Amino acid sequence: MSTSYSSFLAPVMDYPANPNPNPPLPPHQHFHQNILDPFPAEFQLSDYLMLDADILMGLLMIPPRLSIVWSHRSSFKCKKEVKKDKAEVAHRVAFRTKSDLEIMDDGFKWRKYGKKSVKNSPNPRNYYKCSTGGCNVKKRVERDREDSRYVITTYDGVHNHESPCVVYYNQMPLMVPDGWTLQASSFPHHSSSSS
DNA sequence: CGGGTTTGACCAGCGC
DNA sequence: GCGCTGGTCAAACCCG
Repeated sequence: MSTSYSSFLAPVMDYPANPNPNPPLPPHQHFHQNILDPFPAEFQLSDYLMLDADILMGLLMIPPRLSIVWSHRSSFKCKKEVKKDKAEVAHRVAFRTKSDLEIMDDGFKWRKYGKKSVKNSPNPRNYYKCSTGGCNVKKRVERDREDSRYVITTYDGVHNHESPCVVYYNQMPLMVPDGWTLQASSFPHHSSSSS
């Protein structure tokens, strides 16, 4: 299995601040926004969704809809990766959050199943699985090796259920650009060099 | 007692 | 083939 990825989505831009910045907000008042603008050609795999929030209460649900919910001010970049070489396409979203907290409540319930020290990083990487039965979503959490003030969270997979504590906005318009598909070959640059 | 965490062992992929 | 590395397993442990 190759470790290369094709990445897309990733509009590198700033989004408006949460109009209701004082936490905690009840779920129905969370500010939310789709981040489905065309990605720039210069987007790099190393880019992360960067969320300048002290505490992230985010919900990532992809595809077909990527909805980000948070209860603090925001300014972020994001990326989405699609693994090309698996029988079933894995959906991966990684983002970097400036936070003192290792564990941030994203609305889902997670069970830790592993911890591993990573090469060239003083910080361990923690592995979590979604606790909901039948849901195979995983996430990895580690502190940024270059700036330990940031936590890098990587989600693998798509939840097959709704968040137990965050309202899911089914009425949100679906605005999927051509690049936002599961077809890795549709991404014209930064394609995998493997396989 | 049930569910979550810890942690060493194990396994697979990759490069040399 | 071998060693390194990242990811997962599972038994032991912890805690409410």
